Amino acid sequence: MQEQYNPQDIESKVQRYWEENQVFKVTEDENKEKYYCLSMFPYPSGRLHMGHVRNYTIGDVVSRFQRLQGKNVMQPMGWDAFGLPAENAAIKNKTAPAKWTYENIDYMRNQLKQLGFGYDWDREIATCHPEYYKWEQWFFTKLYEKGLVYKKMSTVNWDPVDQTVLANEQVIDGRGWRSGAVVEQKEIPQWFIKITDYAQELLDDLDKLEDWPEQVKTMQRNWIGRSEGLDIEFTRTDNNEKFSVYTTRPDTFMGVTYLAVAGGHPIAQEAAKNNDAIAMFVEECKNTKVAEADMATMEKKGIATGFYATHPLTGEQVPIWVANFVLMHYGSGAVMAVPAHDQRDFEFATAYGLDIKQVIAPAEGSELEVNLSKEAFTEKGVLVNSGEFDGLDFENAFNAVADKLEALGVGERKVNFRLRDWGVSRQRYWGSPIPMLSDENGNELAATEDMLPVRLPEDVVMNGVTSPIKADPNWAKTTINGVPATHETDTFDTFMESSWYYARYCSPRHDEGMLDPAAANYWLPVNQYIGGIEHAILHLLYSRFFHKLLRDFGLVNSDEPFERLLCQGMVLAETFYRKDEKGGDIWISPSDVNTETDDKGRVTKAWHKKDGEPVFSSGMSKMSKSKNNGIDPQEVIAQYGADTVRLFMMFTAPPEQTLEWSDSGVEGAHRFLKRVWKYAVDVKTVGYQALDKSSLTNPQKVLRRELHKAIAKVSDDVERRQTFNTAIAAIMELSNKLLKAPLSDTQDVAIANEALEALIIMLAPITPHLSHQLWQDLGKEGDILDAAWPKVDESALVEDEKLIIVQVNGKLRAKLTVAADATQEQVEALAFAEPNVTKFTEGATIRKVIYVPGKLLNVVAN
RNA sequence: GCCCGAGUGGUGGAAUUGGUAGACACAAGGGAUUUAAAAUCCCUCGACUAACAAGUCGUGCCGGUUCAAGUCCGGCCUCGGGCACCA
Repeated sequence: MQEQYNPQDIESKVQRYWEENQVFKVTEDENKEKYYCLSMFPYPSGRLHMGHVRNYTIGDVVSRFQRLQGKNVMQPMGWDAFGLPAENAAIKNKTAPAKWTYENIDYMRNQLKQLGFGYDWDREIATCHPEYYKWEQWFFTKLYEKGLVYKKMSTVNWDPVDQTVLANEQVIDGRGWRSGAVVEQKEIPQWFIKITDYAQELLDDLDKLEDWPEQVKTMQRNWIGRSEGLDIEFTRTDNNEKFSVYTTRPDTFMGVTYLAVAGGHPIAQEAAKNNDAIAMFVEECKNTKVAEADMATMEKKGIATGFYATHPLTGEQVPIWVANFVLMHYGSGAVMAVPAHDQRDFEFATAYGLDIKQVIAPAEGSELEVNLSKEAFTEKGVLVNSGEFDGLDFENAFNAVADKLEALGVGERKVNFRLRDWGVSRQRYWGSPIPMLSDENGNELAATEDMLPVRLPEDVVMNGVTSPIKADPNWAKTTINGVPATHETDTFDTFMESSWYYARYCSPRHDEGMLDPAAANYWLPVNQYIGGIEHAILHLLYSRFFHKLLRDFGLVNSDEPFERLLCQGMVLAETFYRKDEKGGDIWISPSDVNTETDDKGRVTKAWHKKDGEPVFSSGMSKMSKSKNNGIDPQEVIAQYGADTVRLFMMFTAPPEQTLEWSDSGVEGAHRFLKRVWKYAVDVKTVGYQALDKSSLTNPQKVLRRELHKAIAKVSDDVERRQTFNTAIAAIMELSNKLLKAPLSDTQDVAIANEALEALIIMLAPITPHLSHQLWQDLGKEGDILDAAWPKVDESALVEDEKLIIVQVNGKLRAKLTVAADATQEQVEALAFAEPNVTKFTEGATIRKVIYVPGKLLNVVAN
């Protein structure tokens, strides 16, 4: 056994052992409880970043912990390989996206191995392999056959100079990132999957996900956005044409003073024909980004169409306006406006001098006030100025208005969802081709099974604007059932691949179907899924949707894909900058900066290592290329070893919170591992002694109690709470005590042996290389991967004394150590004997004494 | 703008069910060891008063509930994530 902790030697040796013995390879085993632990697979962007390291360390800790509980653990890894960055890199580096992607995968796979993650590499998948996307294409054609796929016009960001569709990310301040041209909205035909058919189930089943963060479930609930309301039909006064609006506030219906339609609505289009001002406005409505945030924050503008509609109940004529905030593809593209009771309608009405009519008043006894000269009254209340509905509350008014309109045949109760169908068409190259075709008559057809996979050519040249499969006139040409046809040249949204990869891992090489149901049903659902909170809505919702689709095709038999979810926080690092001549920021890597601190540890001076000139701190922000503050995992591993990096990541913050990178924190983690190594050397030197529980001295009993309390805490923290930081803190606390404990008699040595073994196993999920090596050096049997997690000895936990906190009026006044079985009377007597208690109760009347057994006594006196 | 989070010493964080605020670590200061340095070990470490004991204040801000609030309720402020074509 080496005297010194030497991670470089140990880690490469242990990793070689794992690889040669295939220790992480798993198969279905009905005799063992299965555990499927999955971390979100990475986009192969080039090198691992610290966010990956954090994500995968958490996954590996959970996996190794579960294996130590005796379970059959599967932990796979793969690559979310399609995406926009590959195209950008290909243009920049004059290479093909495929080549760039495969090189990145090779590099990053090696990095993952150096971090010691226990993956079953035989299950590795990359979503850009035809063997993978073939099944996605197959499934899409099945969905099409089942009527769950349809084509419709939909809006995209259009760059009029580059003649191409832009991703939201490629639109900067309303302009195309390459051309600088003002981006327009353009309607093009695109494929959609009917996720809205599953809206109710996706909502209801959230209640089954007991081990998902409440936060994520709330976000999904709000995203699905179920609402109960009313479809109401209005009739135009000039031509009796009918159109409908949807509202969730029928109680305010008598307060409608105008209607608003989207620029794309037929009424707006018609009005634009004979009016240049309206035509210009409708045109202007197209000059916004497609993102909802931009829609919500832009200036609300409108123009009167000159048309009117009849209010079905009052018979009044209300004006119809075109407004830029009404969206054509939400609902019917038209809304009713009640400016007195909706803030957006209020602001619009105020700006354009439209009527504001109050129809809701605060309920009796309410402290709310109505001030319609300042703002809308949006609370629910009691109806006024509403004729026959006056005096009704929200619920009764809702029903009365709905009943009346339904009786008149101009209204219908309707459940609406905010969730929209999933548009899966992308006008980009590096993605799975959509397996749809059109024949010479323009009829749409799904690819037949023998045509699958519809292969994406990989040996291409990117010219930067048009997708190579769109640019090549021959690629799309084919025949289907003996008839000439052309392939769809759009590709799938990359969320398609990531929506079912978790299931493919169960039978990654299965070539007779999308999934091998036996394997899928053995492993699924995933027991623990780990990934970034940024995926809380889209990826997780699409995956849940796909799982239900797979279930309805008989491929899996569960309702939900992920039993337990952990969303880890981001990794931040310090940022430093300088100003260039134009006043722009030049970001300087923290590794190029030296700092000087005052005696409180605050940075007083920072300068560039190379030129010694000052740089400025801009605080902590997410590690990113743009801020140049990424720390390369590779360099840290080279200096301290993977175990130190893993320990630091898990110790510095609880997993859900942001983690701030700190070089000295890494050193601290490393120091701790050196102390553990030293303790192991010490214990090995004194040898082995058997434990005799009956002959322990008091300090020995106390130390053993500390050990078993630590085992209980670490077990609970890792398994139930998943607060790995506090688990490590408990391990450190224990180590500090062990290092200070004597090794002078046989029972000292016996306890040290017991404690060291527990310590090594408890550390094994976090620092697996170190634990593996120590396990061997101490001559323990077998592989530590399959050792048994330490058990709590309940008898060691028994305390004969308790610490009682004594308060007077809630303020701490004394601490008492009493016998564990002391009665309240005895504790009170001891408390009142304390001078510090009598000092604060003297001359006052004792009103009450609150006693929490074994913990706290509070005397209420005044 | 809308939805969801977070805010505690010089710093990262702990306090699990409303019951000792600051565990564990980092930084800093002091000391031991050393020819010296590194490494290691020991001590101090929320603010103020006191300098033995102890007291007052203190968990973003304002207010409330309670014997007791970092924790629960109401109202704000600031920062972060998402908003459907970044992944």
